[in-house]
Amino acid sequence: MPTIRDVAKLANVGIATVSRVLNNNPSVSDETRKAVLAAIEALDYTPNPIARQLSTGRTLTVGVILPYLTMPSYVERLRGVQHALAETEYNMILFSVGSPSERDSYFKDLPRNNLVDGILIISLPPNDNQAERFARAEIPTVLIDAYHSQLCCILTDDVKGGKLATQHLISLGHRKISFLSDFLETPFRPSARYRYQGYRKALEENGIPFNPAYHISGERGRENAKKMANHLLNLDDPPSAIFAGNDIQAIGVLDAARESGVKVPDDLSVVGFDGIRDAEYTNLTTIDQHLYQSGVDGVNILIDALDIRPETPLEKRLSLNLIARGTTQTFSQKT
Amino acid sequence: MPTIRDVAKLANVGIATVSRVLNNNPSVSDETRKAVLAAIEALDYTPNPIARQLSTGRTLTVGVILPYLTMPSYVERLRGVQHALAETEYNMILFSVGSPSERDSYFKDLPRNNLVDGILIISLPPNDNQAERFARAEIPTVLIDAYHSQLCCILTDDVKGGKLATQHLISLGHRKISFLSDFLETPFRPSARYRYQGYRKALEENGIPFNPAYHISGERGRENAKKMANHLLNLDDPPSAIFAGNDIQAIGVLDAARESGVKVPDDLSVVGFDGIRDAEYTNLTTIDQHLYQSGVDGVNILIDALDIRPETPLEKRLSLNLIARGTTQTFSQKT
DNA sequence: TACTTTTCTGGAACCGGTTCCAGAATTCAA
DNA sequence: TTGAATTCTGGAACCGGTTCCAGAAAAGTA
Repeated sequence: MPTIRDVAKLANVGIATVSRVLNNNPSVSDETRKAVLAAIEALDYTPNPIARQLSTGRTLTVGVILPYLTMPSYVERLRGVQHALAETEYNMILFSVGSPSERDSYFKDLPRNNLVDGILIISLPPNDNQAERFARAEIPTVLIDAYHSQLCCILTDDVKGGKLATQHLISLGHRKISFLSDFLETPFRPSARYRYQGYRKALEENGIPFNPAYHISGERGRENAKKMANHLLNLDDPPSAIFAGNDIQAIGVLDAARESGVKVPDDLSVVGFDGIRDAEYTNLTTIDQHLYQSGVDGVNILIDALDIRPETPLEKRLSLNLIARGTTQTFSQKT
Repeated sequence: MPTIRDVAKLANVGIATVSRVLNNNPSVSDETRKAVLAAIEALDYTPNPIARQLSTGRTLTVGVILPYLTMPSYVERLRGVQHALAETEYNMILFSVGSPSERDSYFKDLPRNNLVDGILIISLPPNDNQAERFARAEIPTVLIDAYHSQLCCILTDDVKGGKLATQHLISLGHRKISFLSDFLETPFRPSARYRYQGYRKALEENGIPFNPAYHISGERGRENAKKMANHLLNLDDPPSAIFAGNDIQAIGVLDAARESGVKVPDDLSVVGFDGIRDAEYTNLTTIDQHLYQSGVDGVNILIDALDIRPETPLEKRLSLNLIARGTTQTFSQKT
């Protein structure tokens, strides 16, 4: 592999001059520039980015920390990140997290070793110590779908979304409304908890008493959601509508309904949350939280912060839309 | 940020000794090691990976080139890559490609600039020139879901898969079998073409004449597949079964059937290809091509190649399984 | 005790770029 | 013709690690 010194020797110039040509520095005469370019061509030379990184202190790389790509919502956010980053000169290193300890180790190391110029964190809220570390580090950090007062973040108002979904069911005439979700306490971001709060608020505002039997939570995943839905459907007084904490779980509810012959939306209305593609495929009514856009926004804020550190953390809230599809219907009293 | 020289000064040793401690070199006495570790602790020192990369010549990074994450199959393969890579000391830089020119520019630059130690290419076949470049470069390269005689690859036998799917329909009694897919010629890997070949072979081996009216191809995507399926269903003599080039298209076929009141599988059997999660959700019969495993295998071959360059390119073929679900049924002659 | 061997250590060179700074060559003004 | 300003250029230092190599200290052997 030829180095800058080989080029300099061949072109009969100093290495500083070659470097100037590489960086389009105007203070090089046309003649020498041509000679250098010819030498570069002749040797098929490419500058070594690592050496450049060491001397400039910039890596032109952004680190993205996110959970394993097990949930479509992570993928959709990542897609937005990737797309926005492609317009910049930055590359992206992916750190995917399968466990809290893995997360903590990335949170600890990444802001210190100068591997990346900026950090994006998706759906993984740092604790106070960790946030402090990120804030103190000279590496800008942006949270997507996670909140900390000390850091820039792109946020979704899950409480509002939960309210929106529940309100939709109420306005269709439902009063026996279940909330089915992940565990409300998790090591990762407990969005289910906020959505649950929205659910409770909507009930309250409409004077509908909360029935504890209609609230169920458990392990994530479609299979488990199906089991939980079966439990709900087998109650003596089953709900007429189920609001699931996310789209995958809503799809699990649809599975349960299909298997036990409960007709959707005739006998049961179902609402999900997220707005992933699967929701579209399954014709599911859901809350669209603009996952893709959250990735794009995160990148844009990060890129700005790389130029000029904001003296106070920025916060951006994404809007939410109810998408009414085929799994919800006006409640009709039957037999 | 403290450097190795700060640590050396504080610990009253040479920088070489600090480096030895960092790299667990055994030829350091316990006493000095302790002193160095204390200094590292006191200064909260972390070695700069970029500097290390420059002097060792290893970046401990693998580059992954793949199409934009628009298709679930890419995500699933990436998931396998990510998982396998997590077990190693390598990080992953993602290069996603949205156009042939973007692909070509990555293909050109990545093997030359020493940004990564190894390269994984997913679903993007290089041409002869490009493959030559990769093969000549000292950076090992592995293709996943793409073939070139000069490079290691992880392959799926699409012809065989196409045959398998068609055979399944034939053995259920179908004889009017459509093949619906992407364009057979694309700038990316034309897997549809090979699957089509398998389809033709299966017909031929079973003495079923090929009906050109039953072969349709067009733009990728679910919406388009729906349109194509509508065309097929409106033929004077419509097919009793449709084999779609991939699962997303098969789901588009299901959409079309639902909308026009064609009952699946009673009136129409549908088979997809890929084995993505959506196929499971939609209860689709499909060919599972072990997407996740292809990523894992690619990483393993690459990691081995980083240690010892294989003198001749390795090839690994993944198996294929028919997963019979609810969208295929024995053909029953009606009215 | 003298000599060899082993263990441990530090200086210096190196990886391949960028950039500061001083100086040569040219142009311009008086 | 001389001095000042301007334009180019190259040497050397620097980024922060790793590693070669030589030498000091300790241990082992005769």
